[in-house]
Amino acid sequence: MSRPTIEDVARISGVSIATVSRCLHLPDVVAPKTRDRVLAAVRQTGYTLNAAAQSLRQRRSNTVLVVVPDIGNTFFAEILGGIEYEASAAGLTMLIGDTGRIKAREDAYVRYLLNGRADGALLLAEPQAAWFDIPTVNDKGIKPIVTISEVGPAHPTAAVSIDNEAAAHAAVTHLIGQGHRLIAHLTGPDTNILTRQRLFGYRRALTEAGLVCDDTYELPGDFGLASGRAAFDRYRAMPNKPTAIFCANDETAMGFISSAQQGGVMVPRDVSVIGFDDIHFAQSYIPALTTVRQPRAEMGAAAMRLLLSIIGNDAPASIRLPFELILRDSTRRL
Amino acid sequence: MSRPTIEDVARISGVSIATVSRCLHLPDVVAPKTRDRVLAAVRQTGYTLNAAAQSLRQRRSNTVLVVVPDIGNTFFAEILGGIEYEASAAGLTMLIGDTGRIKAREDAYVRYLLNGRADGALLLAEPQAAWFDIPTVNDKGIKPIVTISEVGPAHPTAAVSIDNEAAAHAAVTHLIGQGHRLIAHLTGPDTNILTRQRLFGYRRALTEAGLVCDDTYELPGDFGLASGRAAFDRYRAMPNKPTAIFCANDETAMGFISSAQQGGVMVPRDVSVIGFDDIHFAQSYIPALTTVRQPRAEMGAAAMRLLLSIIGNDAPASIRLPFELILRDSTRRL
DNA sequence: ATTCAGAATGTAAAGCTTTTCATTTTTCAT
DNA sequence: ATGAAAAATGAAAAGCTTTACATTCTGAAT
Repeated sequence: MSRPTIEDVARISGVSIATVSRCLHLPDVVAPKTRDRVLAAVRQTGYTLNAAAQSLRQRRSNTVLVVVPDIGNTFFAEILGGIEYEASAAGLTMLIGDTGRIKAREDAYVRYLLNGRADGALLLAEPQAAWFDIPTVNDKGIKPIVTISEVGPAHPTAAVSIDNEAAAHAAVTHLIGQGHRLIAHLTGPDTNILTRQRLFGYRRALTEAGLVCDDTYELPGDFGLASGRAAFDRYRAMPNKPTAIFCANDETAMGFISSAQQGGVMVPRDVSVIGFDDIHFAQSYIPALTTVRQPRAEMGAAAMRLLLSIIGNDAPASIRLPFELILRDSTRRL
Repeated sequence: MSRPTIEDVARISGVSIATVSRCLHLPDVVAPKTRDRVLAAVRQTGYTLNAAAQSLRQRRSNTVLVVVPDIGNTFFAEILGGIEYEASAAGLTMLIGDTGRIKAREDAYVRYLLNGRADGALLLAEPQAAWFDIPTVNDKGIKPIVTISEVGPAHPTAAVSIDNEAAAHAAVTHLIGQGHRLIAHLTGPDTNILTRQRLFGYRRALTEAGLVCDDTYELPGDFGLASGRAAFDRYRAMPNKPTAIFCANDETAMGFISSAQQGGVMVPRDVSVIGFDDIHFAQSYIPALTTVRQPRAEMGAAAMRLLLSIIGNDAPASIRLPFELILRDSTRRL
């Protein structure tokens, strides 16, 4: 016994399939008596819409695809919350695709979009070429894409972000204001646009304060815990130890602090550490982490609204939201 | 100019649409010369399959829906990794739906499944009634569901889990072996099946060791950071302070430790803390967290394989995987 | 040259819904 | 009671693909 179709419902309630469809979507235009009969038949049969048929006919899927590079990174969770809020308000289902930063998987989601399974996409990472290679996406503008957070110059997309350089600048300037003169920077992966933006902000802050930029103070990282620990080993080997370190994100900051404490180096007593993102755990870490907060929920919501407006034929735009320096216990005045 | 269809490709390459379809799905049965011509036309037009039409015709979507109660909880990430691994091996796309533990959203995903947008679902939380209310899902067995981790007696589903009671028992028994006699338990939310299972394991361990179960030692929590902090306030007010506390998950454990350190109570010096789950941060926390590891990636992979086998008409089954006690720095011998 | 098997391709139906346009029914004023 | 207007319903097409079955083609064997 296979799924009931709209025709089964029509037959049972003695109306045409058009009327059944109307009962489901425009209940007001059908006579109350008929409507009750139809809805009863719907319940009786357990009928549900065939989404494939609907979406074939309507040429849209009422689904928005959100592509995340690494779902394990808690940074994304709050953004997703903001997206979901706006999406469900607009009657869209949000579906999350995790690429694990693997190209093949990202391609799979590009195809997903191209195949019409989603009406648009929100990218939580710098879009790979794949998103632009394929004619349909950009040329014909059929499938709008909005990028969140990692916005580079490479490809023009609608986007929502903070000013990462200014944020890094603010963080480092804060350290300088606290009396720090030797300030290291634990960077992100060098392929990432955010890495460059934050690095430039760091350098600019130093320069503007009349301090020298010493690239041995720029420790390589990759946003992961382990790279924070590795950075501590480098720190320990430095002859002229920095008194503060600005980390490109909270996770590496925690990795650094964790290794430091285990190595008997206390934060912030011996070295001040400032992170970036203000992830969920930042405030419960020991010490609670000083960091730069991105308004993540709002970023997600804004991006979703932007996507909806583009679907509604507005011109793509870029939105920049404010960041905030959150002072906690991992930094101290020198 | 709208999307090219299979017909456009057929016209341009001078073959029938059937041949185009075959080129895409059964390239071997079509003559090489024809095939090249068709594929060239595909490239030229930028043709991509219309997923809605395909799925309407084939009566499946090649998509698996994974429903997560709270994507911000890092606990789920590794499970998702395991699922994705097996799903993509089987040619399925994994899509994640986040319910935020909100009934309306969960219902939306039930509908998603019923509407045929996914071929099956993996639930990372105890399934709500909604998954069973609707006839199609269970009666006709059309849409298989596998539950991961939170497996209760309420509804019979295929499931993958660890033996939570035994794991809690092992954790508490370890503490007892370390010389602890006053052991508290920070529970999960009382509606959650895991809460009960872990609580029972805790009690059984105490009882078997000849210790008394004192329910003032059972502190209410909800798996969230904040409830761990709140639990510390209760702890502090206790006249007869426990020397160890078994937390229902790592996040509450961290909340507890965080508040404790801030209140001058050192872990494990003053109180030993053991968590549950071994989330990503557990090993980088300070102190590194002693905890119970669930083989999360393997759980996800096993669940996905199970789902596939059910789709392939095997009988539903339940799988139980082994847990592991991970000893780190948040507990000490008394 | 003829026949036949097998390969290659084509035809047409089926899958289910939405929506336009046409038709029927109802309502209401005269 | 009549007619016009409004409301309710129905018929049928369109949306795009897969696939069973039919047809045509190719090449080899006789």
